[in-house]
Parts: sequence; structure tokens; C-alpha cells
Amino acid sequence: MLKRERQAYIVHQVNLHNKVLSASLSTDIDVSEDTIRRDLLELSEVGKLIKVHGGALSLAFNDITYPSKKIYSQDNKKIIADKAALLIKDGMFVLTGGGTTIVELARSLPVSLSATFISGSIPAIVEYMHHPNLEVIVIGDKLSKNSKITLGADALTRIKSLKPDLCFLGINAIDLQHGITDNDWDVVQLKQAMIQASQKTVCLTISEKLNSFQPIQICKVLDIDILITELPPDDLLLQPYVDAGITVL
Amino acid sequence: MLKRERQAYIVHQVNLHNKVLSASLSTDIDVSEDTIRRDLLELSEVGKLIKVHGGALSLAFNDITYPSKKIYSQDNKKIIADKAALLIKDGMFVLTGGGTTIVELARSLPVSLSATFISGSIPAIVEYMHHPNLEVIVIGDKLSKNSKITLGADALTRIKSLKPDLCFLGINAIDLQHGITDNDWDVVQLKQAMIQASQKTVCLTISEKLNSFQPIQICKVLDIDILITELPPDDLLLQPYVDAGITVL
DNA sequence: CAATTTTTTGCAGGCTTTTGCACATACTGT
DNA sequence: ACAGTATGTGCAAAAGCCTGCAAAAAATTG
Repeated sequence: MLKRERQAYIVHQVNLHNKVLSASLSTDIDVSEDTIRRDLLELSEVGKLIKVHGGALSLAFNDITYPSKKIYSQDNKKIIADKAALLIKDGMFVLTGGGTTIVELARSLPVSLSATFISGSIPAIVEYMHHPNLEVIVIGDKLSKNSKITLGADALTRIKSLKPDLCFLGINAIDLQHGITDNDWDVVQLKQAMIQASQKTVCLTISEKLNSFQPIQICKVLDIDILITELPPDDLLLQPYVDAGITVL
Repeated sequence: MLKRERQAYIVHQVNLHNKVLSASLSTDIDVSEDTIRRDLLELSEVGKLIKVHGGALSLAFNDITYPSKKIYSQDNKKIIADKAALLIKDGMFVLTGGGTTIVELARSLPVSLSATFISGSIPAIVEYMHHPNLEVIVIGDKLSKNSKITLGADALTRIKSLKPDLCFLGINAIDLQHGITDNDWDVVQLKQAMIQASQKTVCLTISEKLNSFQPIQICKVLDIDILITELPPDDLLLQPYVDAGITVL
């Protein structure tokens, strides 16, 4: 059995049963447990499953176990959120995506702000819901367990019918050559629609993700208007983007 | 059973019942009590539950300290939710409204259940999202701050395009003369659409709300199929509804 | 096509984690 | 206060994991 084939089988099993045991996989496929362990390690590194002692669990399962796992680079995201919050004025229509940075932004909004927020991200909506002066519009569709946002044709159609003032996107990778990129087809579709619908697009990312890329392009660098990272705008790392004509905050 | 899997089970149980006993968990999962105690210790260190002598309590339980009436009706809602959960079978399409009883139902669903849930209630969606085997469809529209559900023309249109097997509604008032009634125009529209779309409608309510009415009618008593309260089905208070031809559980 | 390099796989060893048990100690309710 | 549990500690067996290595398989190159 080929390696790829074997790993595909493992992913299938883990999604089917929500868990797998190294030992049973080993006898199933008839390879050594070491090989299985190496497979599980690789698959967990690319985020297909969660490796645990003795086997692996599906991603959905992991959410139940540790939903409030500490958020990666929380402090940096707070800095980003504060800068982003300044862009939003009373009365604006704001479209937002999902991800921890966006949730941080939602938490950083001043209580007095009165604006309309549109999103398909459940964690973000929960935050907006707690603000007294915000109107919240939910984008409906099938909920993706991984990203906790609604994805699908309905969501796309609805977004295309909007003309929001601002769009906030947390992004996974950006570089000058490949533009803004991601690794999930449906998420890419959604983000493209959001960018096209909005008058201005603001991208939020921690500096770690600058100058990296992923397999699918969302848009070119110049298709966005503002880039926000935790770094000061005159940081060397950001100069290429300033030179390219992006507003960097 | 893997360690992480076991701990996930414990967290689920503690959130479901608000408390767990080390001893019963031990016989449930068939591991020694020592192992359970070590699990509870770890989970309490990560803040997933509160460890006490003999078992553990959920974090939510800690908040509910003084209002004994609240616990009372909380228990009633748990009884209702457990009865309702039995109606849902694998593979079903289930449409649900909002409200605390529906959230309680969401929490009472067995982990193994694999079905599709459709809802516009954000608190309910958050619960569904945490179940590993549920498909979740979000009904989008403007979010009502009071009821935390999406309301409006979009939501209505979307619901009318569905044909779910079951519909669960928490209701505010029911009596034989006025039928099922409510006090919010938009909510009434939504519930009417939900009832009309579904093959079977199940209404959940605490007995307190029996034989009361509010200004706007949703439907007649006979337009629903099943009524669930915390009372046993042969309670005197429920006889009029049984006589009227409703299935009472 | 043969030689060379790279990747993959299995194995041995030493190490860590997990689990159940025994026993001394602490807590709980009557 | 006291009987009955629950808890913490130390320990040992078993299972799982990591490292390094060498053979086998696959890919690359001349």
C-alpha cells in the first residue's frame, strides 16, 4: 500500500469513527506501528487530525475537549484589534470574516459604537450580540465545523447582494508575489466575494504570516486597501507593502 | 478508550448533568476510580470543571448559587429536553427555534446522534456546533437582541424552502381557546413558517405556561402534533389537550 | 539502464506516560 | 466522635513514544 493511500485511509477512518488507535490501524493495514505513528504525526502537522497518546482524534472531537485552548499570540492580536477598531465609525455597515483575530476585534469595539455588523462567523456573532448598540446581520448557510463560519452558495449570494462600507478579514498568508492566499477552497470563495462586495477591505494578520503563501489565491495584494499587523507601520518588514501602495497601520 | 476521548466524555457529562460522581463515571467508562480522579484533576487544572469531593461540578453550576426557583425550572427544562431528545433519530432533518428550553434540548442530545439541525438561534447553534456528529445549517437574517434568533423576510423565505422531518418550538403560551400565542410579531411570523414547513411539530413548554395566552396567535392547538411538558402525560392539567387530540409526552 | 541519491520503512534500545493497586491520611454526615 | 468514603502518594507493569540506524524501495541523474 502506498504512503499517500495509507494516509488517505487513516483520514477516512478518523472522520468516520472520530478516533483511531495506532495499534488497530497497524494490524488493519499491516504495517509497523512506527509507520502509523509517523503518519499520524504528519497528518496532525497539516491539521487533518489531532494526535494523542495511543492514536488520534478527529478535529471536531478536539473542539469538545479543549474549546478554550489558549489563543495563539493573543497579545499581538489585541494590538491588531485595537488599531482596526479605530477605523469603524458610527453608522457604518461592516462585513467581517472569522478567526481569532476577528473575535478579538469584536471584543475591542467600544461600547458606545453604534453600527451594523454582518458576519457568518458564529464566535464573532456571539461577541457582537453582547454589544448593546450594534445591529447584527447573520449570514446563513451550512456551518463548517473547522472554521465555525457558514460556507456555501447561499452565503455567497447573500454577500454579493451587499455593499458594506468596510470589510475586515483575518488572513492566513500574504506575500507580494502570490498576493493573499489560503488553503480551503470554500473559504477562498467566501473571502473573494467579501472583498468584491466591499468598498474598502482591511486585512488583519500577525507579522508571522507576512511573506508566506498557501496553495489557493484569494486576491492580489493591491486588491486590498489596508493591512494591519501588530508591528508599527514603519517596520522594515512592512516596507515592501507600503512601497506597493497599500495603507499599512 | 483513549485518555483524551475519556476526558471529552467527562466534560460532556458534566455539562449535561451539571455534576458527575467519580464512582459512577468509573463504572460507566470501566476504568478505575483513580484514573477518573486524575482526569478530574487535570480537567479542573485547565478550567473545564470544578473538582469537589466525590466528583466534579460544571462551571455554569457555580454561577447558579442563590436563585432556587431558577434551578427548579432548570430541572424542569432538563426533563422536557430529555423527553424531546428521544424523538430524534439518526439521519433526520430537524428545525429548531430558540429559547432556553431548546438550548437545553441541544445539550441533551446524545454524542452519537448524527443528524442535521437547522436553526436561527445563536445559542442553540453554539451548542449544535460542539456536537461532533451534527450537520448544522444556520438561518441567516437580522439578529434580534432580545430573543437571540434571526428574524426577517430572508429567514422566512429560507424556512419556507425546507421540508424538515421535525420542528421543535419553545412556546410562551398555550390554551385550548386561543391556541398557541406569543407577543412578538416577527417571532410569530417565524414560528408560523416553521410549523407550516415541517412534517411534524413538537412544542416544548413548562407547565406554568399551560392555559395562558398572549396577544398574537401563532396557530390553533390542533396544528401541532406533540406537546411536551415536565409533567407526566397523565397529569390532570394535560387532559384537556389529550382530549383535544394532541399527543402529549 | 545503471549508478546515485532520497525517501520510506522496520527494528532495537532507552525513556515517558498511563493505569491500577496498596496503604496511610483527610474529609463527611450522622 | 466515629464509621464509611474519598484522597494523595508511591510503586510497578504495561503500553506507547523517540532516536538513531540500516535495509529496502522509489526517484533522480548521467
